[in-house]
Amino acid sequence: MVSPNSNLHPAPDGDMPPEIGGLKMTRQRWETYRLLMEQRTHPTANEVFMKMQDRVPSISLATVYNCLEALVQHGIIRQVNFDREPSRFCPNLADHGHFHDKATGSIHDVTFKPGINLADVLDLPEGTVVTDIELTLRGEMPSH
Amino acid sequence: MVSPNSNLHPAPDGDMPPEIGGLKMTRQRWETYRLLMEQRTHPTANEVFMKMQDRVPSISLATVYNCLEALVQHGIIRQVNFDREPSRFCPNLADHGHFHDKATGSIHDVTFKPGINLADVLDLPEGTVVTDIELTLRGEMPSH
DNA sequence: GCTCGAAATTGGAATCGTTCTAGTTTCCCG
DNA sequence: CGGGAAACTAGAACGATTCCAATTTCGAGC
Repeated sequence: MVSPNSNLHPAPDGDMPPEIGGLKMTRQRWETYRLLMEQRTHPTANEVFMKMQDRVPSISLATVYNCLEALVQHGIIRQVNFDREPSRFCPNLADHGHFHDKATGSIHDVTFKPGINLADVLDLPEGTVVTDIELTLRGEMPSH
Repeated sequence: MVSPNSNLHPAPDGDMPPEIGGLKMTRQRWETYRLLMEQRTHPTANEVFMKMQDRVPSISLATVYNCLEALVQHGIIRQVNFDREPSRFCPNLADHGHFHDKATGSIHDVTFKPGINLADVLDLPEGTVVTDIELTLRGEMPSH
C-alpha cells in the first residue's frame, strides 16, 4: 500500500504537471497537493480549505474534499484518522505510523526500526492478505 | 484471540457486582458490559442500543453512549475506530490490533507474535512516553 | 477558434454519528 | 423518610462529511 520513493512525483514547486500518478491535475488539485507537500503538518480538510484562500480564493470546501479524495484514491497522499477527530492528510507515502502528542497536539511521523516489517510481527492466519495498515500512537514526546 | 486477563473482572453472566474497576455498576452499565462480553463482535453504539432492547427496554441511545464512555474511561472496555466509521467497542483488554476483513465486513482481533512488543520496533525519540497504541489492518482473510 | 459532451467545481442542503441539555428518576447517606 | 448527587432519558444541537443540482472548465474533433 505504500511506496517509499516520494521522488516518484515531480517536485511540487514547479509548474503544474498534466497529471500525477494517473490523476489529471487541475489548478485545485495541484494547489492542494502543493500545500500538503510544503507544510507537512497533517492538516484537516478544513485547514487545507482555509490555507487555500490565498492561492485559489474561489475554491469551495466541497472541492477541497473532492481533491483530497482524488489524491488519496490515486495513492498520492494518505488519509489519517485519530479516533473520530477530523481526518488529516499526509503526503508521506513511506511506511510509517503517526504519533499524536497530547501535550502539544502535534503529529509526528513514526518510522520502524531498520529491517522491521510490521506485518511480520503479527500473528495472522495463513493466507491473510493485508492491503493497508494504520498505526497510531498517543503520548508525550520530550519537548527538547 | 481472546483476552488473557478477562479474569480481572468477574464473569459477566452472574449477578451484577457493585462495581467493576472502580466504576459503580448500574443496570444499564452492567447489561452493556455483559452484552460486549458475550458477543465479541465489536458492535457499534447503535448496535448495542438495538440489542439492548430485550434486556433493558427503556434504555436510551444517550445512555448507551454514556455507559460505553464510562466503561472505556475506566479501562474496562476499549473503543476502536476504523477510518471514520462509527466507533466500535471491544472487551478484549489484551494488547492487540484489529483486522477489518473487506470481504465479509467482520473484524478480528490480531495479536503479536510471541515476545514482540510493538513499541520496541518503532523508531521513537528518547524519552517518548507512549500511553496508547492503535493498530488497524485492512485486507482479506482466507474464508476457510 | 467553435461546438459539444464529459469532467470538475461550486454553494448549499442533507446526512449521520455523536454530544449536549434540561427534566425526571434513582440511589445513597443521614 | 428527606435531600442532594449521580444516572437516565428524549430530543435538540453539533460538526465533519457527503450529496445534489447548477455552473464552469476542459478537450477532442471540426
